[in-house]
Amino acid sequence: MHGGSVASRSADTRSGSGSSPTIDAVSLAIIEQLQEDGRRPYAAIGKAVGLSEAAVRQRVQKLLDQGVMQIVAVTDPLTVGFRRQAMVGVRVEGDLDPVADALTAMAECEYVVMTAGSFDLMVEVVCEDDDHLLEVINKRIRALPGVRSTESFVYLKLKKQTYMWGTR
Amino acid sequence: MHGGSVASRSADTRSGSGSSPTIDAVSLAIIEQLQEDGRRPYAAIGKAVGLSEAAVRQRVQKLLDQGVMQIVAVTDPLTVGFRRQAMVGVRVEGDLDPVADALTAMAECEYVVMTAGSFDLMVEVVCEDDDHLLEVINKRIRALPGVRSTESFVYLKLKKQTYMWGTR
DNA sequence: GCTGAGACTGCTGAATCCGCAGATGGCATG
DNA sequence: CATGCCATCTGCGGATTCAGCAGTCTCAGC
Repeated sequence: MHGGSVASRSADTRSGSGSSPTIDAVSLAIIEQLQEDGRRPYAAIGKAVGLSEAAVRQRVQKLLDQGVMQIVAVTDPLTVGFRRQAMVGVRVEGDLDPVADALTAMAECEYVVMTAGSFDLMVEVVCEDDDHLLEVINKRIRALPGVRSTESFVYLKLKKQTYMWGTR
Repeated sequence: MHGGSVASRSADTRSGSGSSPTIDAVSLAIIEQLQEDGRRPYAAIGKAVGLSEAAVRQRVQKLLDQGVMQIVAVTDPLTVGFRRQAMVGVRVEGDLDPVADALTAMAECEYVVMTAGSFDLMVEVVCEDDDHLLEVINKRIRALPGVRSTESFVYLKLKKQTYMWGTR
């Protein structure tokens, strides 16, 4: 018989979150495997999700190309040393997009998200030291047109950092 | 000649961020490589940082064992579908640690950090849907002893997510 | 019913991973 | 100052894994 095509086609009835790529259940299972270990061999993943090694490789490549996932090393910058980190809440007047795009363009901003609540944007900033952090927040972020106010939360200690939403 | 021992020993004068593992410049360079591509072959990394393939492998293994870094697939849960996500700021009275530990123990909390500012803790929560999110915030987090108040920021759109502090 | 696109399998050669000596330098001890 | 121990690096060979390429099958559209 043919194999996995049954699962790959029949299962994508759900997952309709609204936006683009449409991930089916098998790809989700592959992502879960790679959330546990980003270097897990394709053959092992294939065995776990019921697919051939080549099929897993094709799917992973596609997920990477589409930007649905990325396989990377993550660290706690504070542990790695000599760096200041902060979460910055930003209040904006008018359109959010230009401000969000400007923040996205800054190398020091590792994480930019639009939110509902008393902040319009939340930004995680990674800096070399206090001077650098001050400059980014005070001179660069607060200077952006449309930014009404900001509030900073300097990181003291990272307690948890996982990517395991798949496995639970 | 012997090789990398010069760099590996002589360089760890800095990086004294305070805590334990002490990462030298070569390991930092390895991490940078893996931040760009978590599946990059050891030989390629070795060529980039000036080490043999076996040495890179040993160092990577050690960094993983020590918990300094992890190699994983990361996604935008909102893109992957059917999930609600929020940043929650938490105000605590008394000792932070027990509260932080309790949050860390929750599967829905992917990211827990102690901060200075008007919140004592910032927590990123990933949930299945609105009901789930409500339950986690209202019934579980706010019910923890020591939690004085919380403020939630529901994610509308993730604009940027990188792990490239090394490369800039 | 035919055709094109998409996805999976199986295969083969090349590249990569993995474990294991052996060697070298730093460091503490005598 | 000599010696032994520990940590790290190198080099190598075998097993595993990766990467590309037909060929097959299903589904959707005409």
